[in-house]
Amino acid sequence: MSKEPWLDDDEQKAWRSYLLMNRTLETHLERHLQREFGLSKSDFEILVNLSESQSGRMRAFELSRATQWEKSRLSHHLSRMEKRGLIRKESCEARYPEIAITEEGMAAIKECAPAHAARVREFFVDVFGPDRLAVLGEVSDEIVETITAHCDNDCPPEVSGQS
Amino acid sequence: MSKEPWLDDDEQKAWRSYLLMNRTLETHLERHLQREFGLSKSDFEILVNLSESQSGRMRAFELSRATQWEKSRLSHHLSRMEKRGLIRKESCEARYPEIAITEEGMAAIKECAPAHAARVREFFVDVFGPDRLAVLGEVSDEIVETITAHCDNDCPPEVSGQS
DNA sequence: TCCGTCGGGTTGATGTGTCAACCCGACCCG
DNA sequence: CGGGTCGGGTTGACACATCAACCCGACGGA
Repeated sequence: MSKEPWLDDDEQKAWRSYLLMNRTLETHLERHLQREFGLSKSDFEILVNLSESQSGRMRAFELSRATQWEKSRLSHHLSRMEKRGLIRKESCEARYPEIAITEEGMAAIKECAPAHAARVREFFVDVFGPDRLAVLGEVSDEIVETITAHCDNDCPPEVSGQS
Repeated sequence: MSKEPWLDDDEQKAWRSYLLMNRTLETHLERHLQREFGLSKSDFEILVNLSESQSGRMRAFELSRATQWEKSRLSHHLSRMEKRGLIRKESCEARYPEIAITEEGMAAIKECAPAHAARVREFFVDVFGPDRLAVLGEVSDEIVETITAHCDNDCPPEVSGQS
């Protein structure tokens, strides 16, 4: 609370280890996804969400909620993915178009998912082991709660003072 | 080894919690750095490294090793930072220029570092607490080792076959 | 009815990261 | 001397993320 802002040596060391691990892992996973299947992490995320909805189609704002992306990022990325044939924007009769995964998109994710899962297992899950992994899961949830509670919705949407 | 590649429910849950935590934390930290001080995470990283070297000057490839960035990313980013007056490329008599932090760059990092450290403490260090944090540090190091051992230097540098 | 504003979505400009190609001096081997 | 090739560094093209601005239909007063 009233502590100094600075981190002591142990804290600093753990924090930096974490940062390095993070970067190393992300880089590694993304590289392989890209090199072996031509998919970026972002592509993968979208395709996972679409393929997990049994209809294979979602509204853009659902995807936005699911991925936590900003709407403009999503819009741009969906356009690119449509150009590449991974998804389709279907202007159904309702007001807004639905985003549907294509055959090609489905094939892509079905092909790369096992390899991706295997890497996550090898380099993350198995190194943690069940006990430490469970702890990490808990702490992660706590951190997310802490942050979202802190700036409940006053960080993102430009809060200048009240009223 | 011979296990299924897939993650079971607990593993999946922990992994996704971790991913979410990660994104939330990164976004939060970076947003504040950007909004309050006009620095990106990348700017910050460079300035931290430069300011921690007592001479305030480093060769580009030292920075590259310290940050783990690809050289072209570094080159691009240093150019942009120079344009903004945060650093200077000094063509000394030696073969390659040295990267020096400017007064302005020094002022910027001195100003934002305490706030940044305070956030890391509040949302990460203090939520973990000393014990869990120590564990995380250990696991992180193990993961980095595992990955770097796995593709010792055969992932990055395009190894087609041996010799 | 008119106006404000809100939610879902697109667009364009700009900043950032990645990849591949290149430059150049140093070094090695022939 | 002539040619590899290696390390440090730059460049250009392209993919991607972010921000602010905008479009438009729906809703809610007054």
